[in-house]
Amino acid sequence: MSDGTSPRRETARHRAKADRRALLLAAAARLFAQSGFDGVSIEDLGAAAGVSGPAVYRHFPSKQAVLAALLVGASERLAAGGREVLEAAADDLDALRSLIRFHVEFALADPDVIRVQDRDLDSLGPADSRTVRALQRSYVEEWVGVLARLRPDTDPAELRIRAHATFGLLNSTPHSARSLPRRRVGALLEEMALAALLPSAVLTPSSASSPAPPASRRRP
Amino acid sequence: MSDGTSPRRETARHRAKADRRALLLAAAARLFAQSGFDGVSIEDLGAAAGVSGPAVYRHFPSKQAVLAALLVGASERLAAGGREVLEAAADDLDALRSLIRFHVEFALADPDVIRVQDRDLDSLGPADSRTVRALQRSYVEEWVGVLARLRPDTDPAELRIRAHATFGLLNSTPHSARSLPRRRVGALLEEMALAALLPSAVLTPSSASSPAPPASRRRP
DNA sequence: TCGTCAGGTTAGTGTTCGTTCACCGAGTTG
DNA sequence: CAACTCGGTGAACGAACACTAACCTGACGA
Repeated sequence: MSDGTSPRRETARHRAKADRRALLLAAAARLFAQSGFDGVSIEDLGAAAGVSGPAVYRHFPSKQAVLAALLVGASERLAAGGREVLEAAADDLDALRSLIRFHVEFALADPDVIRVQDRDLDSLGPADSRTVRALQRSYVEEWVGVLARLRPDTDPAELRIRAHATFGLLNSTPHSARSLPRRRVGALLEEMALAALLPSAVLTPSSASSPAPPASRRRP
Repeated sequence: MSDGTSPRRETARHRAKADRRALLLAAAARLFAQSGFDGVSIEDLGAAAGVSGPAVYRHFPSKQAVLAALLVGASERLAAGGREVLEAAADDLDALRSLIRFHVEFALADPDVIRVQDRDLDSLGPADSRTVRALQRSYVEEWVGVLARLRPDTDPAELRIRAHATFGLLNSTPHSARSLPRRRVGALLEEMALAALLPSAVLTPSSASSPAPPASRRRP
């Protein structure tokens, strides 16, 4: 079957439409983060993208659909990124470090989306809400899986709470002041997250890039 | 001058009014946490407290004022609690542990207020917003002060970010599932917060209740 | 006991806002 | 080049909702 989202021939109209759509989504991220979903009118949203009011309905069927596109997109990027990171990791400790680094990078690059995600998720319709929650769950389960192999004696329910708490820690980027350079904030958050997730005992024996012990390798 | 908030004589009417007001605030915490400030109508709010609609205006001058009472109250309890904890602490490490324990207790007891606080703070008017932010700032500065004495070589700006990140960690309670008993979740969060805030070196030398070294004591 | 008043009710009132309608002009297509 | 598609516009509609008005009633104070 043909893909309705990508036209057969590239024309100026299509490019313009795609650009406007992207502009709308970017404006939505900024405005929703600043004032909340209910605090932004369709008029505001259109104006921020250089058009006025009802033109938004040429790109999205409803205001909710704008939010849905934003949040489903973000959750998909997170879940996909998590999967890729896991496939590229050498061992479980490396996988955890990479997950943390990836998440920090995301949170620092897109603090607006982070904020919208945990403030306005309940403004989605039931179907979109289910989609986003499913993607989020699969992302969390990747973290929990890695943690479970690194700490096989720990109750998975506890690991799930640890993962959620770590997301809270890393997602503090929208709140924390811009008083330090991005790079340092990133390093700081990575260190805190690792310390919060693993007892220092797991770190110290082979903190360098020496090969990890077999018990810590991913199962085949 | 007389205090307008407390009547000279205790009568049934006064008790009834105070009860209704408390009921309204409790309902507001629950409803605002569930649906957001803009997602709750005055009608909903009144109904949840057993009255209908405009009766709310006999207790609060506006819908915003309900939110303000909720958030100012919470910030005051947090700031005051932090101050008390600091005064009772034996040394700086004990102070930090107590701050963490206090905050965890608050976050577990009132997850609704936590959620409202960081979702709907921007729905306050400018004056109330300033009040809440000032109280929050004083609370954060207590944390930063303790941390600065425990880690005198660390940039205060970094410590401030560490504190905010820790609040994000501890305030994850509204998101984390109720799959574990309160007590265990609390212990878990305390351990994570401490690990995230201090290098393990500071903990290991005197982790028991032995008297702290002079360098770690509060300055006179 | 009786006038007053606080706290409740129902019925507006004005506004904001999401969404739809009818129309227009330019880019695309056959 | 003619027909048409499509993204844009301003005007209008209808619902939701914060807040006000007018009125009622029972507890309180003298």
